Amino acid sequence: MKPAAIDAFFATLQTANPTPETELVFASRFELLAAVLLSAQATDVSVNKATRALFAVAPTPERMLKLGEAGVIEHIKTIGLFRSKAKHLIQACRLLVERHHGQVPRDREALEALPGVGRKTANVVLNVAFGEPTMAVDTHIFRVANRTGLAPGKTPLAVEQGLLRRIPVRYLEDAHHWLILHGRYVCQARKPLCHACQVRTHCDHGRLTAMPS
DNA sequence: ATCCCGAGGG
DNA sequence: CCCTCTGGAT
Repeated sequence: MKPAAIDAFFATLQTANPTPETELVFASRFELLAAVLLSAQATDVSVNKATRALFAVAPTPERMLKLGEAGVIEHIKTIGLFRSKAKHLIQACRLLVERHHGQVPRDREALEALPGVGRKTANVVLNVAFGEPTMAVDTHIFRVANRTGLAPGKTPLAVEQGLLRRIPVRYLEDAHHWLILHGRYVCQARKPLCHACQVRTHCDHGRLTAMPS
């Protein structure tokens, strides 16, 4: 896709995307980190439902440690993968307190050293909490980037680098949300709604499927 | 490559 | 019933 098409693509997504009533809810950098960690292979709606009560009790790593793994599990039982997530969250809090004075580090290596935090989660925290120019490639973005031809790649890292090369830094955070919303509501995994897609004309897959066969 | 693992949609 | 959801660790 050429730069002009990229601009048109995102300009259209910006005006087309539905009200993002479903975004992760957090009130601090720590809550952001915890919410993103818990959101792996889970919808943000289910994560918000759990973190609402969890963060009321444990809004800091210290309070999370006091709550303990069993206490965390009680709050996040409705989320998938809850046992490993509770263990990771508690151990991550331990490291935050021991190594980072209970603060979320502005450092990729330090973030990825936390249990349950990989490149995708670190990218979200670095971008949203600290304004660093990163692009977190989740399942939606990986699919949309490949299907549309926006930034094809065999691995999430390859797609990430392609998107960083093509998207103006100023748009990175918004583009991240637009791509996810587009992936969730229009460019769905199973059955992409190409007939209702507003960026179809900019999309490899959309142009093909729009043709009579 | 496989496991973790509940909720929601088709 | 099967697949998917803002992945990460082994």
